[in-house]
Amino acid sequence: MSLLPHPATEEIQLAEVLRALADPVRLEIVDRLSREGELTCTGLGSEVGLHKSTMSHHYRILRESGLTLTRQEGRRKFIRLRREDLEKRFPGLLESVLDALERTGPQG
Amino acid sequence: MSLLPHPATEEIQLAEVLRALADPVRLEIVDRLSREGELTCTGLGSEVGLHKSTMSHHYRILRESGLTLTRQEGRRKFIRLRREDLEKRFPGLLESVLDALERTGPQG
DNA sequence: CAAAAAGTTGGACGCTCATCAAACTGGCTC
DNA sequence: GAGCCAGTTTGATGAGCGTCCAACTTTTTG
Repeated sequence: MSLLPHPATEEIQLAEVLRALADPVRLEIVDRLSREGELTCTGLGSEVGLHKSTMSHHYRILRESGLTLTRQEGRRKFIRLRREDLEKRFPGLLESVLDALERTGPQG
Repeated sequence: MSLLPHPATEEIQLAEVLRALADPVRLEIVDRLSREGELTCTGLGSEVGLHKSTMSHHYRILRESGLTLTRQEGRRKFIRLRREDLEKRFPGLLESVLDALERTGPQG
């Protein structure tokens, strides 16, 4: 039940994925999603300390790049990584980023 | 032969590498370097069609991020990818990007 | 020594982007 | 239905970035 626009797996663009990953806030979002699985917007925003509209902006970039999938349930939206889709489209790419995040953390 | 400032392998930062890759011009530079090996600045700039100072700007971002190594020889500078260093620091990351570039090209 | 060749640097311009605040939308609850 | 809840959208602001041009440095060549 996803009302929001997501790119199909074959339509995911490398440059857009890399651009979406090239921001420390979004890297931290991706890091948390990889460790904690599916999260709501408020669940994600609670530890970041930015305005909710700023977070919404980042969710959109992540979603439109193809990195995340957003599912609506009631008035909440659950966000998760599209790990399988990205593995099909760009094998090893997301997983190596997640591995790098585990090694050095979002700031390293 | 004074060497330019390059980060040590352990000092390469994930966010900086991703930011360096998040530009279509730099992605094309990385693509050409991966297919043709070591190239000079003019060799790289010949097919891109941007001003040489603009290219110089991109070379610096790539070098300072840790993606490339620049070696001076006479009045020319040779640029190549730091594939082994990056493999040590972030296993699979650069190689998966290069693989993605081979599949879809710098614009896909 | 003068001129060319290969890049770099600094300034300027326009555009994008991250951020916040306020208003808005759709869904739930009392 | 009134009011709250979870996010989004719009507008404004300030910082950063990609690009070009001109001037500069360094190295090679005539």
